[in-house]
Amino acid sequence: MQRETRQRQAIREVFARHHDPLSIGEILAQGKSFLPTLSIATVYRAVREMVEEKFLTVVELPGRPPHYERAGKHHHHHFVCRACERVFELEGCLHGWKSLAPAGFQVEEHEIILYGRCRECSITA
Amino acid sequence: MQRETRQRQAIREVFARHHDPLSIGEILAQGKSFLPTLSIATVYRAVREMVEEKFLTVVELPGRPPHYERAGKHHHHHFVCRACERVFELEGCLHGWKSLAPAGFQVEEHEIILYGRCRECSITA
DNA sequence: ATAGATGCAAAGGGTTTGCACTTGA
DNA sequence: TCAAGTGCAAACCCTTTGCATCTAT
Repeated sequence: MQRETRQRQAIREVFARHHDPLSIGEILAQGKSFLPTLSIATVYRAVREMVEEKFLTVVELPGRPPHYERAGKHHHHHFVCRACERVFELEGCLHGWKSLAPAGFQVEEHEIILYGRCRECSITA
Repeated sequence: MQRETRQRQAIREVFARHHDPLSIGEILAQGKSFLPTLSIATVYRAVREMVEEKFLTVVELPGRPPHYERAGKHHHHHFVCRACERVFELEGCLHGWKSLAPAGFQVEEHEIILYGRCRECSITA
C-alpha cells in the first residue's frame, strides 16, 4: 500500500471518527458516506494491508466476524452489546489469568469479553 | 430428533470419549472411526438438534468456527492451543469482571480465553 | 408401513481473487 | 507514463437445504 487513494482516505477517515472496533460491513457503510462508490473488495484488501502496516489491528470476537480498530492502543478488552451488536472498548484488566491453565500449559495471551447491553440499549430497554 | 440412528450414536460416542470442545470437522473425523459413511450434512444437522435438546452446548471462540461440548458442565472457560488448534477446558474463574464495564452498561455474561501451547505442544516445542 | 433421518449435490452467505480499467505519483 | 489500486464478477470455503432414498419404530 503505497498510494493514498480516495478509497483509503475514506477508510482512514472512518477510523478517525470511530474509536471502537468495526466490522468490514460497518467500515464499508461508513466509508460510503465519504466515497459512495467504495466497494467491498477494496475494503477487504485495504483493511488487510492496513493491518500489515500496523495502522489497524484485528479484534477477534466469539461468534462474530473479525473487527478492526486503530493499532497501538494500550492493553484493553471489549464489551459486546447483544442488542445492537456493537463492540465497545473497555478500560482495565483482571489479574491471575495465567494461573487458570493446567500445569504444563504455556499461556501466552488472554482475552476477556463482556456481554450485555450498552448504555443506549439499556435505556431503550 | 426422535430416532436413535447409527449416525447419532456415533456422534454421542465421540462426546463420550472427548471432554474438550470439538469443531464440526473434528466431530466428523472422530465419528467416522465409528461409522465411516457419516456425512458432514448429518453432523451439522444432528449437532444443531443436540444443542436444542441440551445434550450439547455451543462454545464460541474468537476467530474460530463454533465448537461443541457436553451440556450441563459447571461454569468454566477455555484454553486455545496455537500450535495444534485444539481447545481445552479450564478450571476456575476470575473475579471483578462486572466492574470492567463503563457506567450505564448492563453486564450479563463474561468470557475468558487463554492462548498458548498445550502440554503436548509445549513438549514438542 | 411410514414419518423421520441420511447422503448427495446444489444453493447460500461471507471472503478472496483474476482481470481489464482507472488513477496517483 | 505506468505500476499500483479499484470494481466487477467469478471462484472459494464453510454451512444449509431440497430431494430421493433409506431406516428405526
